[in-house]
Amino acid sequence: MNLIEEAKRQIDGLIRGAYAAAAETGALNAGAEMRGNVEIPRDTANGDYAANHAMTAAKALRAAPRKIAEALIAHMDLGGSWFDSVEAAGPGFLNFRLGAGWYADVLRAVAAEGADYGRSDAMAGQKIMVEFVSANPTGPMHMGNARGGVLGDALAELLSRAGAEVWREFYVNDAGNQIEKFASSIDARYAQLLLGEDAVAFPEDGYHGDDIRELAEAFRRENGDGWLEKPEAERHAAMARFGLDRNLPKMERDLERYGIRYDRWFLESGLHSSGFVAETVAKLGELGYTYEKDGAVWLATSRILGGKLLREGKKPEEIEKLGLKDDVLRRANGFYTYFAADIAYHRDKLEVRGFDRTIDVWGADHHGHVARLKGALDALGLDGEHRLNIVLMQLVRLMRDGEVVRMSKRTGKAISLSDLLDEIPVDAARWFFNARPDTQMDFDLGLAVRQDSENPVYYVQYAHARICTMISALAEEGLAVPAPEETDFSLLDSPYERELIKTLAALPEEIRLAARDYNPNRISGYVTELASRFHRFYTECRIRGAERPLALARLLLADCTRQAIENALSILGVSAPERM
RNA sequence: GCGCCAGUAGCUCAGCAGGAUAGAGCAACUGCCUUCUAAGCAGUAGGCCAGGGGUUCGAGUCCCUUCUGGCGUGCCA
Repeated sequence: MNLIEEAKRQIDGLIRGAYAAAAETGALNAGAEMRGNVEIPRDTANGDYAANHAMTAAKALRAAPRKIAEALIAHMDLGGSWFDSVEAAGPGFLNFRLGAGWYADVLRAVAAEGADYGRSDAMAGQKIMVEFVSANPTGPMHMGNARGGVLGDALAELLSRAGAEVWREFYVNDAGNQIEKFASSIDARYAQLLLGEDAVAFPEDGYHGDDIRELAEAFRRENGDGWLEKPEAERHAAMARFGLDRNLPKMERDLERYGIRYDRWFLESGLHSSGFVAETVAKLGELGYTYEKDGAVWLATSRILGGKLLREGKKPEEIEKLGLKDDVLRRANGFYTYFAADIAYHRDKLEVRGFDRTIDVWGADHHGHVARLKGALDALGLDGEHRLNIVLMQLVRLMRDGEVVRMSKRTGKAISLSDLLDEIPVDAARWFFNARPDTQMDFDLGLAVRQDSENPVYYVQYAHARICTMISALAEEGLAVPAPEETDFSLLDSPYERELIKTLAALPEEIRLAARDYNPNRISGYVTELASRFHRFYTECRIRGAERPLALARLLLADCTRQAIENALSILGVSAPERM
């Protein structure tokens, strides 16, 4: 249950009721609409909730905000509400103070919902795909993939807790140009093994990583020395197959180790072999959005996007300045581009499989692709503008001892995701990469390795462990966590207890907002705050030695906190240890 | 050139659809363990929210502009 949202709604109702009463007695002019925001003030001196209705209504009522606030209060009946008092303050805020009943209801809700506390139906009925990582299967995953994995997984979990039906997918680029590059790279290393390093030139744009050498060696070990005799096409097909069969399970294992599992690994090659890419390009043609030039098939991207901008009110000369370009869908050599396959893939998501939305987590270096993919989907009548949501994450810059480590796959010097997990705990990595996607980040490996008590993740985990050991220690002394109906919640009336309970109440709302904003980072901030409130409560409000009814009420509060920390951490994929 | 993202304490970052005196962690300094885990708590110090205009009762938050940084602008993916 979202007790913050409901409290706000209640306040809104109280104010509207008060206005109706005030208008009736003539204390305020009639006919205005009472609307405003209800917020939680930073400083509780300004109440537990503050409403600005009197200020926003000032103009319509032709009265001073402060006067309106006072008239509203004079006509307000708090009976039956969660609130004990209301007062006018500052420029005309209405400040409400919660009564004991609300605090009790929060703890009852947490206790009743347990591991489900925080879930809501805010996004019920929505079928959403989250596609993330989707790294090229031609080599090890890098830091950008590490970040994308964390963000995508946390985002998916968040949407699920907000009530959406969520599907996690990894799009495997097992077709196209880079697979050919992959094969010819293995081929060149294979030939070098047989003929010597110097006898065979390595392709300029090939993959230079050591993993390619290893694949070539393994291929030779398993398939023998005779492959140079075979036709190149056959050789390359076998080598690509071999490489993918080795790389994909490894990626799956690495991600699994990271706590990430997918509902499906979707193969790009299937879109080609089924003819869906060709059919999609043909459909765009029927709709009049393609043309042929220089032997290639082009999508009229500039016309699609330009038309849209024009409808949005942009001036032709401004659009002209953007220098919009068309895109090739099918190359002169007959192969479809990655872009064509991507359009087909997203058509499959939205049209064939019927997802209401797809959220793609991409590296920021792909941002140039966003508008044209949305445009292509618009052209197909799939409303890409709203149904395709792209979360762009700025790339991670890997540092070591203050120096930038290049991540290029081609140099082969990149630190892979599995290397990273060898060096730092999964919990720390997941916490760290959960930062806002739109900020660039420097990941200093030396610092990360050293992360101990400096890392906030330990601060939060410690709070959880502290509660767990405390509960078991007290249980041995005959103080077990009580049932809510046996608990006198009104005893929890210190500021420490009440602040903690208010923070507990915020979890469903935090999840709703984090899901709305696609910002899992919000949850890290929340759970840090929760841990902080708990540590303070722990210090100030002892359980052992308190009167038994108070001790029991505090114990229940501690247990509810444990549950909320666990629920929040599980969204992030961070463990909640019972001891540290 | 054009486009996208960012610029908040020494460092890493929060700042919730514009709200009251801009926050947290780390680093620095000062206190607090005979009592449920000190991986903790309390306190001190640290800021022209990059600069300049604007919108309004009110701007770190919205608009315009300048500066700085990252990225993009392929018949690559």
